[in-house]
Amino acid sequence: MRDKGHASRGRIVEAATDLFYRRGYHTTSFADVAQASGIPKGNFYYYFKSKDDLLVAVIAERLEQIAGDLGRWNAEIPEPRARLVQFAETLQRNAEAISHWGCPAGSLNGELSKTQPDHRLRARRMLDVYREWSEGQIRALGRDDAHELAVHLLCMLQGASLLGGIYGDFTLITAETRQIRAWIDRL
Amino acid sequence: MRDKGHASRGRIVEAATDLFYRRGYHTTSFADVAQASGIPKGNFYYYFKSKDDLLVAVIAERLEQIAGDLGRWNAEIPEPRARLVQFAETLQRNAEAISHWGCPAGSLNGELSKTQPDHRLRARRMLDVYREWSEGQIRALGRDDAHELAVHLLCMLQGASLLGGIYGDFTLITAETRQIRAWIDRL
DNA sequence: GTCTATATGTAGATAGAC
DNA sequence: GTCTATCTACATATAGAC
Repeated sequence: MRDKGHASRGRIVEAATDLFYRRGYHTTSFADVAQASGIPKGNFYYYFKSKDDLLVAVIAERLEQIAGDLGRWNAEIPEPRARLVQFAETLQRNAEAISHWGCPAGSLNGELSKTQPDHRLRARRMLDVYREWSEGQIRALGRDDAHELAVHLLCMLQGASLLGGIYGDFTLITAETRQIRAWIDRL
Repeated sequence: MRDKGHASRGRIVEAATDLFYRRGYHTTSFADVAQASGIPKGNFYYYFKSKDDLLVAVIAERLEQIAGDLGRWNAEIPEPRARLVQFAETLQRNAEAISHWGCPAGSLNGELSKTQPDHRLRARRMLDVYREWSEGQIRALGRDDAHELAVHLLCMLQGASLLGGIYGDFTLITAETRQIRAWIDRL
């Protein structure tokens, strides 16, 4: 049923995903999304009953992308430690974007947690998925404090993404990736 | 000259500082600040020529508070490592607020970096001050990679504050404080 | 399904009485 | 210095032609 027709809907979600990331949710207007997608804003309400509803679609799209990444890593990387390294190096692989706009999941959560309590749980799911997966890998290394360590890993990655975006600093991302990699090696 | 008269100005800045922290800059309106401070919004333009101008005053107030903290720690704590612990435990001391709204400096920077390029430098100063001070303490411990380590410390603290706020989780703050304290002990 | 025109609310900002 | 009334712009959202 999904992806049946509705090409316009897909283009709206794609443009909104990009703009909510680069400019933030509150500061992105339907007019902005309309211009970026080439679809008049009046049309939006045929696909989404509100801006909140568009946000739900954007988060759903991000969640699918995250699940796809994790599934691929599970399939292609046998060792738990190597999987964690792959996760941590997402920072380096996406350094260009992160050094401009931070982490898509982290920055959106930060924004929504202050103002959209009704979306907190939904947005948080993006971080939960990463945390649960990391916790599984760390537990496979024989650590019984896997939960606390997984949270710490996520904190380090989110902190690096936040400061990388704030400072617009590529080298900060590289240095942090090294620090976090060393932490994983010590696990 | 400062604090001469202008009691209203001080109340506006105080209310705005609080609201920009708890609700964010963009989602706080002058009407909100007016209600919180008890001063009609029309009056705001006698003291501030724009909302941006009010933001400048809020950041200046926060900077003074940060400088005051660091000065007090310098005066009261002789050992560099103990100073760093004092800094890290700010997380725990402010856990109640942080578990609701994150770090005042970090969340404001995260918000402004996406949308207010003209304020990036000014807001960043709050983080720079912490980083420079940390770097000095770490260098005093004999580490010549003090810059990179200070940035890493800031990343961990910011990541913990961000996730603490997102999850509204007091125990996360406590666990992260422990992790970061252990990191300082290993320096 | 797609688009234009428009309604409605609220934001930041101003004018001017007191 | 303080406050009320108001302007203007733009946000989300709707109505309805095609």
